Amino acid sequence: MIINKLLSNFDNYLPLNAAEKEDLAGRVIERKIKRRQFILQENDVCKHYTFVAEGCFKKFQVDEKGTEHNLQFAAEGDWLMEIDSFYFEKPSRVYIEAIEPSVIFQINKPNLYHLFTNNPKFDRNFRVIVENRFVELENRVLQAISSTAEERYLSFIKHYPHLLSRLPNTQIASYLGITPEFLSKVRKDLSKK
Amino acid sequence: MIINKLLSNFDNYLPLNAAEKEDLAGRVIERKIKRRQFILQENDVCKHYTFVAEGCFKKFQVDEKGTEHNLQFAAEGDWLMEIDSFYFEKPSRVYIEAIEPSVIFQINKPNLYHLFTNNPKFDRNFRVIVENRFVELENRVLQAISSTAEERYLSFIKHYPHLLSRLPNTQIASYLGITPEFLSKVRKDLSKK
DNA sequence: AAATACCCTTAATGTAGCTTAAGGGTAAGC
DNA sequence: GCTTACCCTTAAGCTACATTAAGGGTATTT
Repeated sequence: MIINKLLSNFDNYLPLNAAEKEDLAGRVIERKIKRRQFILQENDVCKHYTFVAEGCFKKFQVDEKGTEHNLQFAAEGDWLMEIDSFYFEKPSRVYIEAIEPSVIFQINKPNLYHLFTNNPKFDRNFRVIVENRFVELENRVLQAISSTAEERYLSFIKHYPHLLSRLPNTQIASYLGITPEFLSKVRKDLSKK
Repeated sequence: MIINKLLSNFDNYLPLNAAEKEDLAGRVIERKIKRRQFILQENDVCKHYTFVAEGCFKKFQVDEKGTEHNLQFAAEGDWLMEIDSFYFEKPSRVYIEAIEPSVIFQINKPNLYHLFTNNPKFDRNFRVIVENRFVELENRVLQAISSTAEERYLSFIKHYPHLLSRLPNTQIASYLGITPEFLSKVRKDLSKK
């Protein structure tokens, strides 16, 4: 059963017992998403936390020139949310789009708050999920202000080896904040070393 | 009383009643910090959430060349924490240093968890504090991968006007990820427009 | 099987931002 | 009130990265 990918995801934090698993399973909805399908578009309000059970997504913003800038990739076992829009019910400034055919589980705010309120274990678990993403973001800010494109690419390879073969380099370049042409040069230079 | 700056800070979220204020006041410690004094150093474990009542701090990382990279400024009314070190009890990779003589309130993990557990209002309030910082970080990542130094400087001026006059440009340049010399050029170019 | 849409690479040229060096200004500490 | 340390600016030369253009390769769609 694919929902076990969600339920056992919490084994990384405080594992759930049978009753808790049942509670959570009853509060999420399963969706199959096609390649290129969006689960969040600009100006919509983000209504769910999303868990990726299968497949891969990109979260990105589009600038006034129409260029996409990737903020995050999320594959199996990762969580996706647009915090600003979800909690403050503001229109989203980002898109979330499937890069591969995917299966996700989504939980809405009333159900999430029910879990927070009625069981401290869920509260703690979801807190850790946000904290982990927080740490990732701080690292990325640091890299952005202190590292070269080559260093950022090497760091990407190291931290996301499972994504390397699944993403076109154009998407990785967008994530790193460089052009595909320059990424191509970086890769060439690295291969010579 | 200076502690009111802390207690009334929650008026921005879910305001505290008298009993809650008393509870919180009993769980924080007040500290006076001198200019240039550190409240967190690399390799120490971060033991507290810190609220800045007066003064100003910078949180930064030092690279292998010894160059500082500013991740955050925090002035009156701001919260400071090193999430990775605080929650996972890992050695910190950042420093937090006072830029001005300051007064802070600090809460340790047992007391914070007590508040989380015994009163959902604290839980919600501290969640929002982290979420706000989270949103700030995502914006900064986006800017880093999609904007020029001039655009980032203009955004800094817009979002942190109260910090502009208090910070030397060297510190702002470090925050923006550029050299002080180049910031000087950016400012000159802007003044011509 | 053909057609279309991506995708990757290379190379020439242009620009944003860094480095080094230097001079003068201003605030902090004694 | 002096001194020292830091800070801001300018400018010349350099490097990292962007832009434009072009050709060939590989999926996906029809």
